[in-house]
Amino acid sequence: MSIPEELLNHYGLRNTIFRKKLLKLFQDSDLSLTVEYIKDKIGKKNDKVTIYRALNTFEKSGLIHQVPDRNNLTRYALCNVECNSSHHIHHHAHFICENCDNTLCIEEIDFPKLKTIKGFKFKKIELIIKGSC
Amino acid sequence: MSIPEELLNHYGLRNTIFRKKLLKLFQDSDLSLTVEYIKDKIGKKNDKVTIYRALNTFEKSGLIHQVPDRNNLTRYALCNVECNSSHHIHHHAHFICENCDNTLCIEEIDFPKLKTIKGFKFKKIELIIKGSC
DNA sequence: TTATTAACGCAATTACATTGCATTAAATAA
DNA sequence: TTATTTAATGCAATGTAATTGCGTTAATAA
Repeated sequence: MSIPEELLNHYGLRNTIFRKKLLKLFQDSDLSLTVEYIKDKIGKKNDKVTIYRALNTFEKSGLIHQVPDRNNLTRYALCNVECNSSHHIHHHAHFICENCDNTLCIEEIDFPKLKTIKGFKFKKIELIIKGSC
Repeated sequence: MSIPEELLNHYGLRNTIFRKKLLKLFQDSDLSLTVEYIKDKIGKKNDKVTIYRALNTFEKSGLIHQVPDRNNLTRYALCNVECNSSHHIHHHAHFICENCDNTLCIEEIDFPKLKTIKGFKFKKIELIIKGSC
């Protein structure tokens, strides 16, 4: 895992103070983050609009990806593989805990090999597991 | 597939004109429905609040289930198996088409058998496939 | 038919997210 | 380093999905 500054450079993104803080937040947490959580941690100095825009930028670049949430909220987590704007695919399952309300990425799950179905072109598979931790 | 009136009785729900119309809408469509679509089809006589409340009631009872959507909207589809308020599990994949913006349930997919992971209790698996039809 | 209970309709409100625009900060060129 | 260009930020306003409260209306039970 690189330091925020290097990561931003690598992805061709501007090195603003806010973006470095935001990236560090993700690195410091194993879990996926909500805008609400980020707002709390970042403090009042930065507007929620800035958070939304940064998250969208990060996602498009391939730095973070959306993860499903128990309550249909939008959550984000760091991409662990090398993603970019054109290649942004994740082969891990997302586990949603119904007790602690968290979502986490589970790497150690074998993905199913899908048989082709005529008339459909499969591009991406998502596996969501609900349960308790 | 039963007629709306019988279905509502079977699930212990009141037989209102609106609910019968709503249920028929689902039966007449292979696809999953959005609130927007329902509003259009039902007409102006019924309020959107009524639609939301009916959908929630239907879902809790086990008549319909939520399906994922391309734009994080809420979509609903009829349950094809016998569901109820305590048993509400679906073993089919959801296919999201990135061209036509529809979501449909695909029955002919083998579900992966997940190995247990220590510390986690798996209750429900969802398989979401994105692509084009 | 009447009493009871749940569903409906309307208005208002909440929650999440986005847009426009002026200001500020970061990267690049001179 | 300073000037110029370009992108990010902050604020206010707006958009959209969904929910709540409450009086009225309709469905079921007595």
